[in-house]
Amino acid sequence: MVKKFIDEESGKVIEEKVMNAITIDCVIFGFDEGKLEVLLIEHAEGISKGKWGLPGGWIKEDESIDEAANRLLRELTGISNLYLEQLKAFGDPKRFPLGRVITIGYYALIKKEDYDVKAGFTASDAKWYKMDDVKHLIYDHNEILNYSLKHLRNRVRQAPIGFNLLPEKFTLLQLMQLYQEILNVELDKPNFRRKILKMKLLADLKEKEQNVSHRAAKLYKFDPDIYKKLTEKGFNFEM
Amino acid sequence: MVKKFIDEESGKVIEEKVMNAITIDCVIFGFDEGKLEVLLIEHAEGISKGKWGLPGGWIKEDESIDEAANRLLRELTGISNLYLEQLKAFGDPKRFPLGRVITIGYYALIKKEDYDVKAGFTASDAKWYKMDDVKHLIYDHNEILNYSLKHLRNRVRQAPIGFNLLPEKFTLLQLMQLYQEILNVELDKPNFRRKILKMKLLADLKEKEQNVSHRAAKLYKFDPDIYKKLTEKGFNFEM
DNA sequence: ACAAAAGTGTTTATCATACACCCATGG
DNA sequence: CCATGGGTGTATGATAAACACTTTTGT
Repeated sequence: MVKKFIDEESGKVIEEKVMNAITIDCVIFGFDEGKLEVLLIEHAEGISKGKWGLPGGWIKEDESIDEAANRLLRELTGISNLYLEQLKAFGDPKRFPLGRVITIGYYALIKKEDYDVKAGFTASDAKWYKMDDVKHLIYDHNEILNYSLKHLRNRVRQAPIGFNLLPEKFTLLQLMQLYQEILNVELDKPNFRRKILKMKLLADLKEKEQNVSHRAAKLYKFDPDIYKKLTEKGFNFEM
Repeated sequence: MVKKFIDEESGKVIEEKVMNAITIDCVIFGFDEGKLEVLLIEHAEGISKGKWGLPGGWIKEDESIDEAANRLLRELTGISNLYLEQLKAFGDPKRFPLGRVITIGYYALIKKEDYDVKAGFTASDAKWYKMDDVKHLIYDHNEILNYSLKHLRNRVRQAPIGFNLLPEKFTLLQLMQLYQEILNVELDKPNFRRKILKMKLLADLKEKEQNVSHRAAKLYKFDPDIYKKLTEKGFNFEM
């Protein structure tokens, strides 16, 4: 099978062979105003025209599936280096109505400040939805989304991946609200502070919030170097 | 693409359409004499004849990928209901030398007492290997195996899946040795006992070991009903 | 009696939890 | 001076870890 692509260097439309009967679908999470969000696409062509679903696409013959997922995300969001992980393959024989297609699910976490809307080939519209506002999606995309939320909840308790959803500089309260939203729990502020600070994962930026109508909070950043040094021992983000 | 299968009811050879360019590979773990083992297959035909690799096969056009994995395991081991979970898809474009094939990895845990050797279609020999004795495997099967071991180590710390590797009736020391082997740690016997018993996952069978040259240990079984009742709260098998 | 593993008891340090309280800033 | 969120202190109970000890069984 052959599909049209925009060459990333020349900008010209080129044709490339893609794999048959296998696609990639991406769940892209963002975090805004204390709420977890997901980026959805309104399909512009084919039988699902006008319906909303996860962004996805084909795998070129000569790229790995991870490369394909990164390329799709880059085409869609303009972001080259984002947190991206494979979920699993979804292979119900009836999941796609026009034939047998297995899809490989990926999920990504992005800082919304980095995001640059680029409506892709088959997307007439791309929009952030709060998780509660997501309604019926095409094919098995609700199942993929539910699975990825479940997966995110697990992952976030074992590794400090939540930081990928926050701006570069953040306060401890923002971080706590992120955990509260994802895990759907209430946390105790003093205890959360101590727990996080004891992990020594955060670099104190020696800066404070500006123009807030209360005592300004210290700003921190997540330091991946520190993380790498400590990562061997394993963390516990049970809250 | 069409492949030959043995019909599970009639026993006759039948031909069925299978998916192109997608396969399934299974990592089957067992536990024997305190050591973690994996079931490998010596390939009987094609370019990898005589070499060892993971058992795998094709996906029929009308079966889901989970069904395909269960069918393959049943053909190979004779076991219908075993612990089976998808790992992820492996999609390096060069992973298979004769063309682009993506494979979906699965891993299974079996009680070796249930296992009934059945050399399958493309297997001239099937053999249990201790993890330390596994050498070079075909294609990317070493990568799949390493990934599944890493995954097993994580899963076993969050859910009581280790029981699937033990006989129906087992002693606490056997269970402890299982954890020690999988996680590669030394555990304290009294503390392990208390920790496991406090979880209330085990049903006391009111039986004891027979013919052992030391004080006979109580036998327990893992009770999935108890597990279901308690599962909501979540467990912590960190050791 | 001894070896070997089953199984119990106890001490200690550490940690999670709960909650009272003080601090800084803008309106 | 009050509302808002930032940030600290402390008492309590639960738990993990270390290890000394007793029990049972076959040889």
